[in-house]
Amino acid sequence: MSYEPDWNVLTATCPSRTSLVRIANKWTAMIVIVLGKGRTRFRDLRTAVEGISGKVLTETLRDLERDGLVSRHVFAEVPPRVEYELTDLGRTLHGPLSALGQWAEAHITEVLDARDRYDRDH
Amino acid sequence: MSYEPDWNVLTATCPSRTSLVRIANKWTAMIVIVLGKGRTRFRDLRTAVEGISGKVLTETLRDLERDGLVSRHVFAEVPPRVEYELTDLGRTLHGPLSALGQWAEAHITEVLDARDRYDRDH
DNA sequence: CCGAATCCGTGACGATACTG
DNA sequence: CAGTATCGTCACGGATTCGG
Repeated sequence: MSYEPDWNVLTATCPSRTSLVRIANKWTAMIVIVLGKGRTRFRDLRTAVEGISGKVLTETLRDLERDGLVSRHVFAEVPPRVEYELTDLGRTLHGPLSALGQWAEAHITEVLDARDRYDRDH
Repeated sequence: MSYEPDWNVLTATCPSRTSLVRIANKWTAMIVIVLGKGRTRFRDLRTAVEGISGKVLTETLRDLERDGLVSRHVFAEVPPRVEYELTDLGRTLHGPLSALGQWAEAHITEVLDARDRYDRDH
């Protein structure tokens, strides 16, 4: 009996809900997708995830680090250099999250069509 | 040449980004997970997704309907009855999103341990 | 010059009251 | 029961400043 079936993200007070809230998030998804390619420094991460602000990137990385999904490597250099990479646990999340990104890219034409239809009929 | 490789969720202005923003969302994930079990009326959806407010449930369902992921069925009854179900397109998203929920439930103990370690060391 | 902290506005979200 | 409307709150997110 190694599996614990009592966790349920649909239950408001279940701890697993707090984990879902963190991973079911646009910035988390994009950051994990980029980190899936390998260890990346802060600046490059910020460039790769277009449109994210420095503050939000820092905060999201902190939360991911706290949840054990990302590790942080600081180098005592000038200018400073900080690199991030997925942990073993984080790597198990890369598949599900990149699947989301691929879904969005694969089905965007259908989604755009649906939006046109909805906006025309309402 | 049926695949369009130009879409990229990491690009700020790419339309696929707008779709990712909608699906990489906690409420979307939970609603789609519940709807994966079959057509559900508003009241039951609100009960199943613990903690969601009526306002947010309505708004999220509207957005999902607009994107062609959910269909809405209104019955002319008193009291009113409205049922929601996944479209064919929405069903293709059920796998990826329920995978997220299952990840959260399967790895929550590791996440909780990581949080304890982080909070102790920082 | 890079990474992170600070300040502050906006938007998401919940609660409540009300209508069909 | 299924929304809509209004309002208050608060976290998210962007611009700016600071530190090294």
